[in-house]
Amino acid sequence: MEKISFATYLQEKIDLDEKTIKKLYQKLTSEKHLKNEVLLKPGEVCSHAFFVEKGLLRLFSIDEKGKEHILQFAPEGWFIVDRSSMYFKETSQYYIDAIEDTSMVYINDQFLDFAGQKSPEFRKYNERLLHNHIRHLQNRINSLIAASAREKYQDFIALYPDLTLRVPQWMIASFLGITPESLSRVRRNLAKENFRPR
Amino acid sequence: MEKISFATYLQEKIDLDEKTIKKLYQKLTSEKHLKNEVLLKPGEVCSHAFFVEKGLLRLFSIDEKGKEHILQFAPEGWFIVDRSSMYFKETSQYYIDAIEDTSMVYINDQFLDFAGQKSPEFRKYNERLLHNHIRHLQNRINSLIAASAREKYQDFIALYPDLTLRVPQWMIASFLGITPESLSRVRRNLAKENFRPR
DNA sequence: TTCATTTCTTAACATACATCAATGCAACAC
DNA sequence: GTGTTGCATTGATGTATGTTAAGAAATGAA
Repeated sequence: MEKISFATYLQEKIDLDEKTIKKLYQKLTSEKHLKNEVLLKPGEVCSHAFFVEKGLLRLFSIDEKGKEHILQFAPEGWFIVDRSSMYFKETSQYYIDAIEDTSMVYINDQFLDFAGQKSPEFRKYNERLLHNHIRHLQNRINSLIAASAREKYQDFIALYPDLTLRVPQWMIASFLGITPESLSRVRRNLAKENFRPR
Repeated sequence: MEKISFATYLQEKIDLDEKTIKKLYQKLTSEKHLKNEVLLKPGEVCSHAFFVEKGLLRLFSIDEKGKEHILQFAPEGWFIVDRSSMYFKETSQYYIDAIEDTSMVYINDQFLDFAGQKSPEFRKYNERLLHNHIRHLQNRINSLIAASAREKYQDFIALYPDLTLRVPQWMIASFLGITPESLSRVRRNLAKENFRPR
């Protein structure tokens, strides 16, 4: 996957002039983290949103039995954050960590306020992101309560076609709320049905 | 349940002065709908958010097999809306209807713009509502991928203690993503375990 | 390379949940 | 009253998914 710089992203999505972008950029820090590094832990307040320029992050929880449950993946061009923790300044119940070596832009509250004041377009875009987030979450809930394991997997492929190749299957299973073994069976059945002898 | 007027609600939550509230109120219409009336159908753009003053609404989908899946309940003091349809002006995939006779306040885009301009407090509160919505959806997803039917039901009771009495069990099952029969068995087991002979 | 570790698959078995069908019960209409 | 309708419960049975365990394949480290 190719790197997506935050500056380019802002230009494309919000159509800001270079001067404004430079002004905003001075407030930002970009950092690299290695695979398996943890950026947020339960008990901490989520102080930053992360914009992924290159690499892959995930947001997940761990239950009493020690099992991981993945709420979101964030490949290039995505934001990841525990929004309610960041907004309400509550301690998070979730983890964020790096699935691959990842370079990301750190975005905090002050930046959002600052950028919102400097640029109404930025503020609007932020509002748009919020609504987009809600759309995703709502569709996901609908899939989780309405669909079989097989349909959930098909929904996943439709949503993140490239991730299928980048993340281990047990993580996809963890995202779907099923076991890796079940996912393996689902895949075998799909493959069987899609096989067409000549 | 007691009626919660939108005016009282605004006063409590946002601390607006009476003059501002009156100004806002002129733009609003309050309506009554009977049980089973449909307020939003798939294919329509969701043009209003509804604030429930008295009664109970629900947001749900119907799958290819004709089964209903409930995404949200809205009793007194709650908002209900397909936010992404309303914001992006896309046709909705969902239904909204009345589970009980309900009186509600209709809130549209123009009102939100207008109120946001007149009152920064209102704008901030609206932003807060968005984040609260995201928190709910995220926690729900975590429950759906991490918990058993029994735990999901317990989560439901903790979240909506009063609804347990007001809505038929098959709707709770539909909200949890399980069948009414399964829910009945979950309840029997819980009752069995909580019984303590003297 | 070699060895260890992780991931994926498969199978046998267990269990949770779904399906189908019947019953009882309360609310309501007539 | 009687019949109807909608809802909850129960049992018998089926199926999807979970669990456990093992081995194969891929990956990574030394």
